[in-house]
Amino acid sequence: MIIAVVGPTGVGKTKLSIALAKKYDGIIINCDAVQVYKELNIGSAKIKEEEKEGIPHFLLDIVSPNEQYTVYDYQKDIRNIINNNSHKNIIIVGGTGLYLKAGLYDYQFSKEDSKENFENLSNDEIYALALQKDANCKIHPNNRQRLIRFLNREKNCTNSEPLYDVLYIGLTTDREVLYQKINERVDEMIKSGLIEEVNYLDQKYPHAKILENAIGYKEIKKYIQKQVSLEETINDIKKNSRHYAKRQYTFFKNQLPITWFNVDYDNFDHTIAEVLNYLNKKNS
RNA sequence: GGCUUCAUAGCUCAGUUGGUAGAGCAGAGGACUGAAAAUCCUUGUGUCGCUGGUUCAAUUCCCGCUGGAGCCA
Repeated sequence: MIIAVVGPTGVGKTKLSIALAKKYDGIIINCDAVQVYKELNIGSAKIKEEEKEGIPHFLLDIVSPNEQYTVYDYQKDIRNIINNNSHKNIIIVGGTGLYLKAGLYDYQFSKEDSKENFENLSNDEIYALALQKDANCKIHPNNRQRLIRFLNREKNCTNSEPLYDVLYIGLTTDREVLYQKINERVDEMIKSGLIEEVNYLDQKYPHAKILENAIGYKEIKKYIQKQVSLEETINDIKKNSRHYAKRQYTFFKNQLPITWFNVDYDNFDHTIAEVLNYLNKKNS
């Protein structure tokens, strides 16, 4: 059995994943694009060793912050793990929708891609090239990053059939409650030493891209360079986390066949029981 | 107490030489095949502080009131 626990940041996925792994004697595979990096602990809300309760975790802490890890790598890695553990119950947990879909659906990445970055071309010129390549290209002219990717891609695959039989469990709550949870969690991270973590990593890996992309890290890097006040920094982290949560909802709602469960924060056991009840019915 | 100034979208503020108004941010929705915690798109009706006056017409001009800021006593 493969279960995927998804949902926006800060909703409680980690907690549920442990409960399910214990119940089904399963293994856990991380599906979070930042938690694959070693040493990014506080800001990525990574599970602590003592919270794992002895359950094997995969794809967590697997690359150094100054390495580049992409969907392409993730797809290979997760398929290997799934195939090597086919007799076990697998719980995939994380908020990176694309990683999930690329791993579990028949997304195809070719190896011989070029890496032209079209530095000297304007957005419009790049867009024109994309239209030359495929008149039906639907990427927006302003979306430079994705246009460049499109031009470097050998072939364009549009089909996306599932490769595995997966039960998708989505955790959700009222938007207002979620945003409050996110805000509180950011405050907690700061108290737990996020600034120190970023400071340390920034010195150790001054050119690490992940530190410029990951929420919580990029804002504090700016703060360390004294471009902004601490208050503004914290508000930015909260705001970016909220925006991220919203994008996650959009992806999950529209890209994956998810069964959603409302989280009961006063009694999380209720939530666990509801999910288990659903899984039992599905498996009987 | 006197004078000046401000009051417009959830927030910060434009603006209307008088014909009932628009940006940024926030919020909401969406796209997604090698940066995905990334990248990009769509979306703005609100007693224009309250009361009265002038006017065909007032958020805009004038009197007063309320609240904020500043200056002088």
